[in-house]
Amino acid sequence: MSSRKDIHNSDIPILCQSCEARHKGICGALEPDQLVELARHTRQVRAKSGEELIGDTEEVKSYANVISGVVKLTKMLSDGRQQVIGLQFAPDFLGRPFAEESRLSAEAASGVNLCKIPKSALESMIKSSPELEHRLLMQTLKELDEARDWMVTLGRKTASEKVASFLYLIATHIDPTKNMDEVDSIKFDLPLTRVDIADFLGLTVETISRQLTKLRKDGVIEIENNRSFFVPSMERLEDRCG
Amino acid sequence: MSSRKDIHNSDIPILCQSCEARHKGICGALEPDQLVELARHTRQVRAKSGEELIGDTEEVKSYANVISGVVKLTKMLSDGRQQVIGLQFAPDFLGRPFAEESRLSAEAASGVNLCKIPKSALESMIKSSPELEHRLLMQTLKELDEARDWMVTLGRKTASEKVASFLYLIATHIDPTKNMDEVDSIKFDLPLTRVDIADFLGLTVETISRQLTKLRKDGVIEIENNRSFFVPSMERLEDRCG
DNA sequence: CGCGGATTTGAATAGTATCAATACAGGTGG
DNA sequence: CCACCTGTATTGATACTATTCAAATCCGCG
Repeated sequence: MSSRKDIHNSDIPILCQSCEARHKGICGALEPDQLVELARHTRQVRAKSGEELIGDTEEVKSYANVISGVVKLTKMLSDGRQQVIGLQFAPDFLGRPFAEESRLSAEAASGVNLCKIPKSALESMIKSSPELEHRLLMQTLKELDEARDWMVTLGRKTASEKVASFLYLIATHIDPTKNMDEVDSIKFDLPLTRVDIADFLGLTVETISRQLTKLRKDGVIEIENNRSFFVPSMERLEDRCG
Repeated sequence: MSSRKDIHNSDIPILCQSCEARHKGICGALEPDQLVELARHTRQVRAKSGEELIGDTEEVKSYANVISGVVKLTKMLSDGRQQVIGLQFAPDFLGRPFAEESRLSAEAASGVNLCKIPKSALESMIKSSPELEHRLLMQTLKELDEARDWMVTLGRKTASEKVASFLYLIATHIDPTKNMDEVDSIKFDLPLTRVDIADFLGLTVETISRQLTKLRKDGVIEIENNRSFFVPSMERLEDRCG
């Protein structure tokens, strides 16, 4: 719709011109002039793997768009048990709109590029652009769907099915440019350590390891260097997901 | 804000006048004249316990507000394993906005009163009322927060902590009129069978039963007639939630 | 090459599930 | 009003899955 206007690239901010998320996520809602307005407040930020992006019970001062990489969302029980409650890939929106403080932690799982925007700037733009709020609603609904799908995995799948489901999730999300309908075999690097995977699946590291070797011995996956995986047949992997 | 206008009750529809959800949930966003417009399409419906409200992969033709009672949301794996992914209490909104078909099942867990509105009617009202979409966003964010909290329960808590967490959830939500900050002991009827509880917690019926007797023997709860529970100290129950 | 963190493997244990039997509650009809 | 009947819940015995604790191996990197 608005892509025609973008032919005059001089109208839109330089940073946005080369941004993969330009037409997706939140930004897709914006006309060039709104984008200019937004870009006056945004700032591209790089974060190294392991860097904390948002702390639990921390006051939220800004939101962000994930431009590249993977962000890990976690919650902790008082005694230290941890649960990964979601992963965010480009071009997902990062942050809990309209909350005073965060009720979860966000950490860069891999190297990450973010486009940050101050809370106040975004919230005032929302007031003038219903379409922006609509995008936010769509993103939140998507995350809710994903959370509910994962609840089934956590509550009702076996360890082996859980690990297969995790690999399936990563394989289908790690490369936002790829159309998964056309792909049957795929190679990718895991953005998470075994500990993180365990915390995502509600299991222990040892169980993750054992199930991975089992999947490898069954020929469902090939493991090259601990982190780099190859799935010869996505169909066969899907069969293992329960 | 708009409550002053409601003094002239004749302005708002009779059904809405006595509706507990009038100032909450979605309806709270509406001015009297919008409420009149909305009420032209709504229809109050009663559903008996166990009645299916929305089927999986069913085309969604209407949304609803929960006026009273509890609605159970579930998903199933292909082999029949079931997971309850959420409970909805008054005045929650029921239905997945902007989806062609439902990806989950909804069932009346207790006797339920709903205020139904056709999909098309709500969606056209959204277009003219950004405040309505804002309410929808807030509701969705609330559900996302709840889903993520529950993921921690499913992934990282023991059977005993899960059951305590479930009882805590019910005790704090079953009566929308009660302010839980002021309450330390409470009596309530469970809206779910043991099977449903098991499906909510990712456990078996037998485990639920055993953990309930354990909580009873430890004096954390008193069970009267299978379904009717008494919690002498919410604080002590909370301590069991992990 | 050697160090430190991450991962894998092994053996023993604990926590839930499973299978089977019994008890209970609520509703029905004699 | 009671005896029965059915679905729901509890209890018991056993099996199995995943955890725990311990040790060995692998990997990236200075």
